[in-house]
Amino acid sequence: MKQVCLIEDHQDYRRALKHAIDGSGNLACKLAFSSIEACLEGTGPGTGVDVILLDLGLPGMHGVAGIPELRKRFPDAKILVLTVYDHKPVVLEALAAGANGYLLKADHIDTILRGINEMLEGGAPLNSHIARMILATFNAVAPARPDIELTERERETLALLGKGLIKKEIADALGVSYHTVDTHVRNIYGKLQVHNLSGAVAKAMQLGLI
Amino acid sequence: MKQVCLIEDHQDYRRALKHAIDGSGNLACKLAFSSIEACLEGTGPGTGVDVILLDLGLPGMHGVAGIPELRKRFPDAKILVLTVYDHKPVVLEALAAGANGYLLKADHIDTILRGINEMLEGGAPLNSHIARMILATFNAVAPARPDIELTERERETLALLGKGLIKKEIADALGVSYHTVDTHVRNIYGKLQVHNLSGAVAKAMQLGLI
DNA sequence: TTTTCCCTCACGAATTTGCGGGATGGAATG
DNA sequence: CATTCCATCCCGCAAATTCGTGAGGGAAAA
Repeated sequence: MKQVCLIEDHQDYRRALKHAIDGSGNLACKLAFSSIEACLEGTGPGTGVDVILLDLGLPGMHGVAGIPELRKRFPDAKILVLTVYDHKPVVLEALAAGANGYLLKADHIDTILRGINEMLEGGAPLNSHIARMILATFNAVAPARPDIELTERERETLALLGKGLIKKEIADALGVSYHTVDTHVRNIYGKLQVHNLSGAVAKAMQLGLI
Repeated sequence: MKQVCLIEDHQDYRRALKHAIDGSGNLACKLAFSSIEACLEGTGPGTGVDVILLDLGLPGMHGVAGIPELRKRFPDAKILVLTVYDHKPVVLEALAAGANGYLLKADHIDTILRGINEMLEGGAPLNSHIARMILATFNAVAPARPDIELTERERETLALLGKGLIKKEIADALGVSYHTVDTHVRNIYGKLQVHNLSGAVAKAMQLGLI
């Protein structure tokens, strides 16, 4: 029986969720709070919690800010954000803060229960609109590449520079002379419009070249 | 009635899918092929297709390579990848190529039907393990941040290094002496565990410090 | 077949970096 | 008040870099 902790300020929705969870068979909801603060006060580090269902628009500490706190208190728990917010900044912040899943209150209760179980199996349940948003953000980075074409050797050189190797070490790694690496680096400078190693590495990383 | 096009080389699975789709109420599967080539030959630009279910491990053209072709033929169709591959490179390639969703054959048939409908509503159905993989890639920055605390000056220095400035220029930009910048850089090296500028810039960018 | 890339290698010089030593003053913290 | 941290500054030398200016060979394209 996996323990679910509920943090949700709407009493009705909280009760409905608790009821659904307790009636699901393999899940139990012994803990339910209406704010992050109440949760942190009402539990100790030893409290057994496998899953946290977290609303974001809470009185007091905002849900996103609470994710790190909850992580500290329950290092092994999976955190599923369950909210009405589907705006990009909030979603990305929550996921960056360490949420394991993101569903919307508009999702059916069965979807939520399925999401909890997916999380327990190592998955990351995402509402499909949220997923679309993430994919859009994901792909928005790559295509903005102003067709800078590096050769194979140049890419290899750049990658090793990014690992902190100096030219001599790169020469050894690639099995060529120092001078060759130097030439590659110069060509990279030309293509990337920079004049030193750190600038090249920075620009290459910004462009997703390495 | 939305039209679904099936591209899947396993006959049994293809038949089962077709049967499920046709029996779902709002979906119909009039087109079913066992390869990309067969699909492109068997349809014209005018063929009405709302959703394409695409396997990846196909005879002939690989599914990932076929995504752009299918996009060209059916610009308005949603493409749902449905495969056994759950390896990162394949998944990311497929999504970058323009897939609208990614489910696994291990997913229940109901999940697939639900996924199709979610896509038609503008969502991006992702198997939760796939979603986890994407999230991990997405913020591969955040988790590996073992509380590296840079001072304000160190961050400024790092940021200017990332713009390609050399130490002397940074000194001028910050209005301090070359030696001061040099000291900051040394302290950065210590904190980031690197020994040269390019390594520092690379690590700082990986950690999301700049 | 000429041209064009790419990879390879080389020398030399001026400049920059990396790092070993320092030092001072201010602010915060116990 | 002592300590710690931060920001600032300095010297010197070995090492690494930047950059001008070459060159040869192979592969692919024109």
